[in-house]
Amino acid sequence: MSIETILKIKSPISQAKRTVVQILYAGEFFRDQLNGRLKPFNLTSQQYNVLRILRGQKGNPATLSIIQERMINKNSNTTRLIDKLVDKKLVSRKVDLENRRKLKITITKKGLKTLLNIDPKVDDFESKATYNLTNKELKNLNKLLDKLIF
Amino acid sequence: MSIETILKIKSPISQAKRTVVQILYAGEFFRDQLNGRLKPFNLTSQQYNVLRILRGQKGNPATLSIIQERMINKNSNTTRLIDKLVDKKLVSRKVDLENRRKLKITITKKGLKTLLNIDPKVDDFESKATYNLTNKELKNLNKLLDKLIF
DNA sequence: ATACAACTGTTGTATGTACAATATATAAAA
DNA sequence: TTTTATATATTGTACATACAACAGTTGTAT
Repeated sequence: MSIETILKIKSPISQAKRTVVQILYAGEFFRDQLNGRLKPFNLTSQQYNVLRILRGQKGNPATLSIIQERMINKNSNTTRLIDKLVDKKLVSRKVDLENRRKLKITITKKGLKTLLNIDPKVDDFESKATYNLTNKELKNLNKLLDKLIF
Repeated sequence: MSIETILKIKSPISQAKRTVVQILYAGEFFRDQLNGRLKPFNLTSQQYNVLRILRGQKGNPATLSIIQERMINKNSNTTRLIDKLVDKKLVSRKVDLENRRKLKITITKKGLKTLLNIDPKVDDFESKATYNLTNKELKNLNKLLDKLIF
């Protein structure tokens, strides 16, 4: 099904405009899908993203700014996002005594356990989302997307 | 610059995961870029999207549900979104006397004029965003994105 | 040592998003 | 005709996003 059919676009559009619309649409769609799968765990896609980043630190604490630069959505209010995760005891936060401007943020055992439960749901989404494409096509798509994100 | 570099991803990931991350990232990036360009006009990308849909109606009034199904982001609260546009006098809204459940929503002259001012800014973004790709690559990318959006 | 600049994070506020509950109008069924 | 179902839009509420202003901490230059 083409984006024109989905959005009932009647007039022909340029390839560039089509790409922009498709990326915007696919981005929203993917985010909604992910949020739906994360809802039973009471997490948003941004919160999940942060947990993933912290797991990737393999024990090393991260600061707010490190988290921020690695987040898919840079516009989140990371302070308040971390607040939520701390409330849920998925993340711990303390001031860095070496440099009291910084925070030392780590994922807790409960956070890691939660991620283990979520992983298969996300994997499932990823494989469903890319089901129509062969691995070769995916590689090709990724190469083109690399070029798009300058 | 690869998505791994941008997001400082260290471990290798599958092509499927890479596609999902790239789409999510590109979607957020595009939306932010668009919002930035729309800000001087005091519009969000969703509001702009609605104005575009209404212009596409070529005079025919649209109902809320028509607008909703054509919007890139289906989750918007369309009632309140239209409220804003009506407040700004970019859109007019009246109940359909044939079927009083429905609304007749049209873009005003001021709305059309605003769009004409915005068009070049958006065109500029679209061409910058796709600058690194040839037209052939864009076509190819769009074909792959078609397959992705099932 | 003091002043100034840069870094890091927090808070305030307006707006947008998500989603369920509700209201009202029309259509269909009994 | 009355009841029930469906269509269409609105409202309420909790939460998230955007972004500017602020505050405290450390680094640098004089």
